[in-house]
Amino acid sequence: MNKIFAIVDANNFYASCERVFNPALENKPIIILSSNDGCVIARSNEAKAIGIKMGEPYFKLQSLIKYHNLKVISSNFALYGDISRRMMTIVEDFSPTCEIYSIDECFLDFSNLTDEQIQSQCQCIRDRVKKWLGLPVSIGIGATKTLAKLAVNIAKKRSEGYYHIATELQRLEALKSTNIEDIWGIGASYSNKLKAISVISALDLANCPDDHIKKQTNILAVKTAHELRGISCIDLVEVAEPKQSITVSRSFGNEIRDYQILNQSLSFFTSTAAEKLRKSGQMAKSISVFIRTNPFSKKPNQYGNSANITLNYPTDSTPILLSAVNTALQHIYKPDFSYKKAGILLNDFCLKTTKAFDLFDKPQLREEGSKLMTVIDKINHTYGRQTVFYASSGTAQQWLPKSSMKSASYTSNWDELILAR
DNA sequence: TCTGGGGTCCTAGGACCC
DNA sequence: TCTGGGGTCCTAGGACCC
Repeated sequence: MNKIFAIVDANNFYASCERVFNPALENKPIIILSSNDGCVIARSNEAKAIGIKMGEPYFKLQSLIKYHNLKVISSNFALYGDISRRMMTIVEDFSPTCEIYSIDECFLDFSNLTDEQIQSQCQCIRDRVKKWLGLPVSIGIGATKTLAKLAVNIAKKRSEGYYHIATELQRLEALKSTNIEDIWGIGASYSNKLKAISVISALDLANCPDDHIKKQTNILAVKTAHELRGISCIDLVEVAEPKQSITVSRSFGNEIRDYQILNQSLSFFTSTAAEKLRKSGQMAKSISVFIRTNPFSKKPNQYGNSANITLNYPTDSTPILLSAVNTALQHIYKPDFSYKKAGILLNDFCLKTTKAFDLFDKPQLREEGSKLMTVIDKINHTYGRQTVFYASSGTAQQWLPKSSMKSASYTSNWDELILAR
């Protein structure tokens, strides 16, 4: 039996999440801004039609916003994450295997279904997600993941909301109508390099000899070409591999010169990262800290630096990581600059169950520390994030990113439940 | 004035060893 | 005058995704 992949993809996901709780936004052009209200990360169809590009800086859009009466919203990731989990729970019921690929996309295995069954599954998924969650989704189906991704782009332009590349003719039509830069896995750089050797469409890429593709790009683009030909190279990943790194970083609302405030922001990032690390059941042996001034500033003398600390033994303990971060910051901080962004990166992971400690390890202390972390995580999980926090994170949070147009935490905070009058 | 955050993978080149 | 070659490992940088 040949494989059949489906991808379920929410339409304009963040914009649609906002509309679920604010129906007045239906049919209106809306854009969602990144952290710090920096640039556009999601657009409704109406905003796309106006010509607003993905990643466009917000400050450059002021006149367009006024002219078209665009609704601007700061991103609310707690809300989107929650809606995402609900969407995946619904979709998972429709396939024995399911790979959550991103916040708004999920691959399913449709391998043993007939055409009729595929059609009815697609209608059912779309209806149920719309009815239970208020979210519009599109579905693409094909013999490979890459073809399914091509199909979902076609689906979004059709009223049925799904499309199956089922026949050879449909495959060739889909490839012909897809530009090289719109293929999953081919970004701006590779598409430019491929255009230079007259590979313009997905069909051109599928017809291009592997060694030509490899010469312009790398082995991954060769795999993509195989997938376009209908040869499946990328399998469903049912169980996600454990993470290899965890980053927490932010651009600050205002530039920061003060060491204490910078350190407070980094303490906050470290606590957040450590919590994620414990949740994944892993420990880190290495932590990096980076700080930098505003890279867009015209002023001379910009500065950015990072420092990496290798710990004596792997840990998931917040205080141990905080102490390393403090040391690292002292190495790279220079008082003559104002900093725009900072972050930390945990690396070099091993599973918590692995016992590889050094000679000077004190298992009893480690055990007590671990209990403390468990209690803190439990309190924060039950009573809300930051109910208990480290003093080094401070209370003023003068570094917080801008987020002036954020919607409420409709699904995760009792005080912000939506009111029905 | 104002430009995101969080991941993964591949590759070239340097360090090191024999 | 004239100074090897090949393997492995690591890392930084670049590419991709959403």
